[in-house]
Amino acid sequence: MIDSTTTSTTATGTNTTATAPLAQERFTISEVAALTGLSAHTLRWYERIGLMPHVDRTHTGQRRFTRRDLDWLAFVGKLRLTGMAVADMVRYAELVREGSHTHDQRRAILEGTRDDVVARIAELQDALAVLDRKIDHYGTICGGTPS
Amino acid sequence: MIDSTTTSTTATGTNTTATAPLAQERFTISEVAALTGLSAHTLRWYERIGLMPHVDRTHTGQRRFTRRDLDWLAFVGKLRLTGMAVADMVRYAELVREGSHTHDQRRAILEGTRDDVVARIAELQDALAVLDRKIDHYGTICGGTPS
DNA sequence: TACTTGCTTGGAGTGCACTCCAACCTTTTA
DNA sequence: TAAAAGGTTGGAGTGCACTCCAAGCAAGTA
Repeated sequence: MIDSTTTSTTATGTNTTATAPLAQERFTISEVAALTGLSAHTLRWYERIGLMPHVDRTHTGQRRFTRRDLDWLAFVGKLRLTGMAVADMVRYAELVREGSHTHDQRRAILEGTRDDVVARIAELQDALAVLDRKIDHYGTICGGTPS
Repeated sequence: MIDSTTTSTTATGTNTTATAPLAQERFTISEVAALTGLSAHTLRWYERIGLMPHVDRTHTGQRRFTRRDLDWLAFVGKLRLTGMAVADMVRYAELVREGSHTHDQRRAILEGTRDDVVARIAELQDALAVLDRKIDHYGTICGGTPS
């Protein structure tokens, strides 16, 4: 999908070769951890279980994440916030790797997730109402029923 | 959720039957499981960890839940929906058992939980917006970027 | 050269919230 | 009387999503 001729320059750390286009910035695992809030452990685990597209490596085998990887991780983060199971995210990632003929399945997964989110928001709003009533009760009566 | 005419002749044990006031209805563990949607296993576990007030027993040692127990379980169910950790619910239950002088602490716990719920709703709405944009994208473009 | 920092791996461990098991006991039904 | 239905217990097992470990490699610094 990306042209990405491996610029090959450095080995470790923030390279940021002044002449390289921004689109080819490369990030170490700890940089990505700092940027995403995920641990390096979790990033490696995501890759192992198939939740990341192939992450590029240096000649010594260290990971170098691209901006595209960061975008993907940001999206995965949103899916995670929805409460979607990791296994379902992996399924989604597989569909992405399979190519554009899986668009319908991907949309179906996302729509299912959206429905779950809508339902969850309703649940939370209901629980919030109960909580507010209870808090109000404590605020005004301060000696009511034991519950 | 709770059907008020269940028991009356629940065979076993100390039940005072037809002449007893409604307030003294008693429910077996499987009746409570059916009414709450929790498993009997989970109900026993709740009691073991201190999430239930003492549940009354028949002379043979079987549990008999009261309507008050059902009310408590309904409230616990709401707390569970908020995503509150079980350990925190146990802490709340302990405060209830300690008496009315713990009202302030209880209210504080509930207010903290409410704040969490409000934040969680905001997160979900944010994720929902991302999801909707993505779904819309699949609906209209059907051939875009791999994400 | 020695040390420090940062990365690699497979596999084991953790914490949560259940969920189930085995062995046993009452009560009700056939 | 026998079997079925429903209850009891402590403790072990499950599934999820991480989280950590040990042993080792590569590059930069004093």
